Amino acid sequence: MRLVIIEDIDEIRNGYQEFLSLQPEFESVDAFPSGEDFFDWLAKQSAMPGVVLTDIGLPGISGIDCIQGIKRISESTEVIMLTVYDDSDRIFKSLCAGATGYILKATPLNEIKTSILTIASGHAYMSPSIARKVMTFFGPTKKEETANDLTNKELEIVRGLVDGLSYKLIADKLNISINTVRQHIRNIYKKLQVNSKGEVISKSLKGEIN
Amino acid sequence: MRLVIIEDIDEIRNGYQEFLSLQPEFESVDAFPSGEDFFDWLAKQSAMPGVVLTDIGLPGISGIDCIQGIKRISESTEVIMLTVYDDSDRIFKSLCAGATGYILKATPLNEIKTSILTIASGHAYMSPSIARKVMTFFGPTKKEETANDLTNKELEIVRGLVDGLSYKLIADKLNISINTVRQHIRNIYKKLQVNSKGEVISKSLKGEIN
DNA sequence: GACCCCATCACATCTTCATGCTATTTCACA
DNA sequence: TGTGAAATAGCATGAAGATGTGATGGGGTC
Repeated sequence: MRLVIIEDIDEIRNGYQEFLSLQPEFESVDAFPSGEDFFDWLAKQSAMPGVVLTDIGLPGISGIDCIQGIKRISESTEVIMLTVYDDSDRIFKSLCAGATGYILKATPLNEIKTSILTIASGHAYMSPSIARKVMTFFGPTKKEETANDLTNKELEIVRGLVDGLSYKLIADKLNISINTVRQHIRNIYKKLQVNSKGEVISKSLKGEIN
Repeated sequence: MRLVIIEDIDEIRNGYQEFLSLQPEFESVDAFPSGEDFFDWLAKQSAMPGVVLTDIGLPGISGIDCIQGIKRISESTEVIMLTVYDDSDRIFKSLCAGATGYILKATPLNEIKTSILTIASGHAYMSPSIARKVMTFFGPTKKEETANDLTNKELEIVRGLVDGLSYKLIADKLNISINTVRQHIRNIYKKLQVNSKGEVISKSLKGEIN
């Protein structure tokens, strides 16, 4: 597995390269002080690296620009963002651009190694504080916002419909009569102002329910 | 570290509990067949478990409901979703509710152990296929990837279905016979491996068409 | 020209759904 | 203790959908 590091601060870059190139898991470890240097080098290569570890706050081409450039060339190359910041904005932009990992520079070297291997195997990996931010980004979404006034049973029925189940199957699943399912669906239709299964599924998947 | 498993299928639950309770890393491993049983038990406990592993498709209180209940009581308890499905909808809802991990039931036991330990240390952990879905959720939405082989006419029909139109209305809209609409829909069902309008709408809105 | 895919249409049959009406039980709350 | 909302259930009827079988014509390709 071939690894690339892009980091403008000499000490950090050299530290990483020294440590990581000693690891037997990595075939090669190339390091660059800027996105420009990296892409110049890349143009002369025949194969893409497996994982790119890049600083987010690079001078010139930013780390986020790097992700996009890399992803445009090779979808399968994984990108890990390295940063001293843990602000939501950069995290979100990085994820949007296609980064699969996000770790703080304060992270110990052997954990960084672990993160690289994890991500190379297709998993997502984030520093604890980052993971929390990402999760709370979608986070406990205040539901009062869109609040429909569907009851719990009605919501269960909606779930069944979204899963493509027939009245009969929903009835079996919830252990109630098919007539009761009908009754609930009638109420759902009235509350949502629709009159077909399809519309309920649409509304549900568009997030217009709850 | 105290662990809880919530899973309705006896064999799976027992398998997990047997394996995990043999691991020295876990102080205790309690297992329950339903969210109700878990919360009953929890009410009598003095401390929250560190990690809860829960099935997403539980009868009664769903796995997603469990997350919300748990998080309301204790923010620091991590929740891992266990599932046979890898559809975007459930993943997204789980993440919204506060789950930090998401693994498929097909995952080997020792990887499940790894995931628990990873998550206990505050990291996010997801099965490869899940991680990919989450990332591409924000991600650079390339459409060529998922390429179904629906024809243009078939796609027009799908759009009609998603809009909640009946066969008749679709026929009118596209200026073709209702029998033709039927024929197209038959072909769509075969290509998508489904057999109801609802499933087509689901797939379409989940981005699994095109 | 033979072949295949797409689009078009028909008809028959069985299942599922939508909707109108009615009714009982349970449970919270006033 | 009565009121109301929610969940339960039944029956009936017409509309919509799912599925099998079959057919015609236009565009490509080998």
